[in-house]
Amino acid sequence: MDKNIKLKTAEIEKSSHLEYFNIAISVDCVIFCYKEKKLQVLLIQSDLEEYSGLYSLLGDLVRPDEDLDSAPYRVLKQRTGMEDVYLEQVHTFGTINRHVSGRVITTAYYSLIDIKHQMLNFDENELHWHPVKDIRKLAFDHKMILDTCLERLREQVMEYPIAFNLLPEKFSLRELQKLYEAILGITLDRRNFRKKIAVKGWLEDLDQMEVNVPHRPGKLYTLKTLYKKRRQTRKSKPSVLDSVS
Amino acid sequence: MDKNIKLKTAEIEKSSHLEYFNIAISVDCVIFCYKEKKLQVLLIQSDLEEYSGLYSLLGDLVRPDEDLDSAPYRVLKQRTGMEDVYLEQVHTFGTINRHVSGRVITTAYYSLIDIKHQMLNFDENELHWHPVKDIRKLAFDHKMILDTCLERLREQVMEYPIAFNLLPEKFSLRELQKLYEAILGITLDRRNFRKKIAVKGWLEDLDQMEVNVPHRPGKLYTLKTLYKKRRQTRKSKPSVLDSVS
DNA sequence: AATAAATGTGTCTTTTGTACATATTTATTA
DNA sequence: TAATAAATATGTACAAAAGACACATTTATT
Repeated sequence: MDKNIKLKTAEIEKSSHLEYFNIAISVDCVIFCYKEKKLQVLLIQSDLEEYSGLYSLLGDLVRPDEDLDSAPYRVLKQRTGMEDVYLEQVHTFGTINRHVSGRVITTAYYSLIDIKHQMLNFDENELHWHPVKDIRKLAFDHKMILDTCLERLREQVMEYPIAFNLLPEKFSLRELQKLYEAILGITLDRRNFRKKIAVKGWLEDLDQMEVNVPHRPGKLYTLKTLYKKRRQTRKSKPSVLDSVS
Repeated sequence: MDKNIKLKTAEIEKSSHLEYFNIAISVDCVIFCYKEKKLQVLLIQSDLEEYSGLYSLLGDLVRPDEDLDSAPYRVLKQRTGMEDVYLEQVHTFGTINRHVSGRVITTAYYSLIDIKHQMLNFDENELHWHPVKDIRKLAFDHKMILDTCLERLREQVMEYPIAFNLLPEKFSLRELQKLYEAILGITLDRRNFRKKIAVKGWLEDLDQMEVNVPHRPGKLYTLKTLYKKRRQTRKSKPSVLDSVS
C-alpha cells in the first residue's frame, strides 16, 4: 500500500480516475436504545423502489474532508441532534453488489444512546425505533450489518462498561439486569448478576432510592465518573493474558 | 444509507464525481509467520520519498470489480503465491491525512501463514520478514495497523484454533507452546498450557514422534480435520453467554 | 392487617485457573 | 557404556470464579 498508490495517483492525473476512484465509501449506524424493556434499533423507511416497504439503517457517504470515524458522529448529530454518543466501529462490508445504486463499501458502527436524552433533530415521521427481536428483513445487507453489530455488542457488554450508555444517569440494579437480559436475549439469575456487577466495580452507590415503583424501591446507582467519558475508548479492559497460565 | 446514495448518484451523473468518489479504498495485510522462534511480519521497503528507509505493509487498492474481502487474498496470492490462507478483517482506518498521496481509506486484515509452504511468487529482494518485537516505526499509519492486528490476534488465539495456520501440518506440544509464547509475548507454564489445549479438543494425536531433535522426542499432533478449513470461518466459538449466569 | 412483589443478602458446589515437583526418556558426551 | 543434559509426561493441592439455589425483609397496594 505504497508503491501502488503512488503509481496510481500518477495515472489518475491522466484518465483513469473513474477506474480507481469509483468506489464510494459510506458509514452505516446501528443505533441501539433501550425502550419499553426492549433493545431497539433506529431505522428509516427506505425510499428506493427496489426496497420499498423495507427499512434501513442510518448512513451517509463519507465526505472527502472528514475522518472515517467522524462520519457516524455527523450522521447521529444530523439525524437525532445527539452529540458525544458512544460509537464503536465494527466491520466493513464491501461485496460488489451490496448496494443497488453502485459500488459502495460501508463501514458499520454501533451506537448506544439513552432515549431520554434530548433528541433535537429527531424526525418522528422519518425515523422509528424497532425492537431488534422483531426485525426480519432490512434493505441492502443491513440485516447482516445489524446481526454483526448485535453480536459484537453482546461480546462486549459483560467486559466493558458500555451498557450504561443505554440507561438514564441513575438506575436500579433491576433496571440494569433487565437491560442486560434484553441485550443478551436470555434471563439472568439476580443474585449472580449482582455479584458479577459488584466485582466489576463500575458502579457508585448513590444512597438514593427508586421512587414511584409499585413495589419495594431499590437503591439507585450511577456509573463511576471514571468510566463516564463519552466518545469513549474502552475502559477496564481485562487483558487477554489474564486467563493464560 | 439509501436516500443519500440515491440523491448523490444523480448528482454524480453531472459534475460532482470528484467530490463524492474521490476517496480511494485499499486493503493492507499484516501477514504473520512464525520463523526462528519469533512471530514475524512480512514487510516491503517503502519507495515513497516521504518514507524512504521505512518499511510498510503489503496492500493494494480495491478493484472496482472485486469484493472488499477478496482483495487481501489477491494481494497475498500476487506477492507470495499462497492461496487459501487464513485471513481476518480487523479494522478500517480512515483519517484524512493518513496517506501522503491522497485520501485513502484502508481496511486492515491479518493473515497467518506457514513459512514452509511453497511461496512461489515470493520476491526476496522486495519482501522481508521482520520480528514483530523489533518493529518500531513503519510508513504511513502502518505501525498502528500492525499493533491493532497483533492485539486482535492475541485476543483470538486462545479462543479459536487459528494459531495452527502458522505451524506445519505436524507439530509437537513444545513447538505449539513456543508459538503461543511468541504471539502473546509471555512465557507459559508447560503443564497448565497442555491442560488448556487438551480441554479445547482441537488436536489429534498422530502416534508419531518428533525426529532429529537433540533431546527426547515428543509426540506429534495435528489439528483435527474438523477445524482445518482454510479461508476459515471461526470454529469452536465459545458463546458469550457461557459466563453469564 | 394481609397480600403481592420486589429487594437484599449468603452458602454450597462445580468448574476453571494457577503454582508447583518428580519420574522418565532420549540424544549427546566423556 | 556410563554419565549427563535436556526435554517429555504427568498429578495434586490451592485459589478464584461461576452457577444453582432459599430465605428474611421492605414497601406499596388492597
